Amino acid sequence: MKIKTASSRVSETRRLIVHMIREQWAKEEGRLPSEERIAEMFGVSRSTVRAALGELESSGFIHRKHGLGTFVNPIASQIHARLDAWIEFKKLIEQSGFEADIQLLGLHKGPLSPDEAKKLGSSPGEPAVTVRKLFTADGQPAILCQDTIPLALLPPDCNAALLETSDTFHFLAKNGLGPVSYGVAHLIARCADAALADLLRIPAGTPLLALENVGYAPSDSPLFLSSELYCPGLIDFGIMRRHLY
Amino acid sequence: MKIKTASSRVSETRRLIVHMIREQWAKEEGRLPSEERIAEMFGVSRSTVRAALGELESSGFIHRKHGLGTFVNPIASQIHARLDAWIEFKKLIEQSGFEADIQLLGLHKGPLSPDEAKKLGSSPGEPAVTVRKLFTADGQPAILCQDTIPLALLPPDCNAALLETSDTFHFLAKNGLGPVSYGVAHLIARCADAALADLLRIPAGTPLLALENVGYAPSDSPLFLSSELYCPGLIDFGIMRRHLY
DNA sequence: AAGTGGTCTAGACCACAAA
DNA sequence: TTGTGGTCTAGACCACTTC
Repeated sequence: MKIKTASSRVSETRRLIVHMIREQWAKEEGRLPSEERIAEMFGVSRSTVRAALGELESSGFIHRKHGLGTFVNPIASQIHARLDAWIEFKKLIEQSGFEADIQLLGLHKGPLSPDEAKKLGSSPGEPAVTVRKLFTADGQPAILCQDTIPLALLPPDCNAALLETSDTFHFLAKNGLGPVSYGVAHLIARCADAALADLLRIPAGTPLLALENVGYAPSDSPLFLSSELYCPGLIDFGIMRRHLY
Repeated sequence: MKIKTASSRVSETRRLIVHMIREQWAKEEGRLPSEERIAEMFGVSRSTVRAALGELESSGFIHRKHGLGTFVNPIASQIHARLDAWIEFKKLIEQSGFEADIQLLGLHKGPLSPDEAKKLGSSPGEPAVTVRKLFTADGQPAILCQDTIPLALLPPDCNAALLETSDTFHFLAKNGLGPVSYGVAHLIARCADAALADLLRIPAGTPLLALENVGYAPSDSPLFLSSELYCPGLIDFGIMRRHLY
């Protein structure tokens, strides 16, 4: 079976392997067919299969044992929320086993603070739009999010309604900012003050996990800021750690 | 110049490229030589160079632009402490710009709690050794760490002194547990209680970042537990996030 | 010996960007 | 047009594991 070169054979092969992992195999076997066999199945060369498997291995989804075979990593699949994965909050909440909902808290335009400008590689005072949203999990406040986007990056006819109802990723994609290539998050622990406690329906002083993100374009230029506050007990972030070079 | 196959040409090439990034090039250029050129320089094929570059790209150290070249990622180098990198605390503290020191708080043997046993895939009550250490940055308490290792995994003649003075990684490597392949951390925000505040010399109620780690062998079997508590303001964890498959 | 992943190569061709 | 990275292949050989 030849696969269509929708994007590239490697990524298509990777997609099919992911499918294979999720559907039939993994559940009982935990072991994938041999590289040669996969190559036959998809009509590509072994090198292509190895490239696809290599990507999956570096993300921790599988690991290969010399002389034995390729195995699904049972640990990775137990992480419901991967901190190194940047996904829409709705998906994140759903993956964690809850029903997700969005609540718009506010949207306003204003100048960038010096701190914000620094993170965005912009100048203080530059106009920007800031939107605050509350995401609920099974009706319970789960994630408080505040996104800030410099107006200079948005087209004049930008659709503000989208900002209110959809995820920031979608909004950016549909407003010419192109794809968000990656983000860098810094982690901080915070305690809920009175206002926050009220909003999130938790006791004042509750410790919260905060992520301060900067989103970057493929060119490494900063696109937007995103502050995320996570209520405890709902989203359990996990991350695989290894020795780097 | 042919390189020696110390481990593998790809990893040796990667090492040399990392060196290249750190030393000469990056600083002024930010751009690496072309793949063809690197291949010549190191006496390997372009495919080998691409494999090495691919690894560095997936870790975020470089990114490649079609038709333009390979560039050092300026963002990644600004992250002093990568959450996805598992390194010794001493290095972590030093990389963050401080002088590191270790202080042994206690070492005792006892049975595993049900929760610990579950994480380790072991049975409650199994004997284990637990060690508590405090790492200081410029003399100031920075990381409180508690490691738990099942006794069953350790050789009878295990060198307990090492546990006290060195990092857990070193201890494990030198006691037959082999290399720690990877770890999975879960993130939690905590508030310092009175005892903790006293120990860490911070106000009671200060929010702390906590990492609950499980270390795994290459075979995916759990090796040890590691609880880490980070005092605010010293170690600033960053993490690159992207869209996964 | 058979099957598996690990390593590496040489080379072809494509796609993008700049001059 | 030139130089760059992107994709893909076929095939050789090695190293580990099991039988």
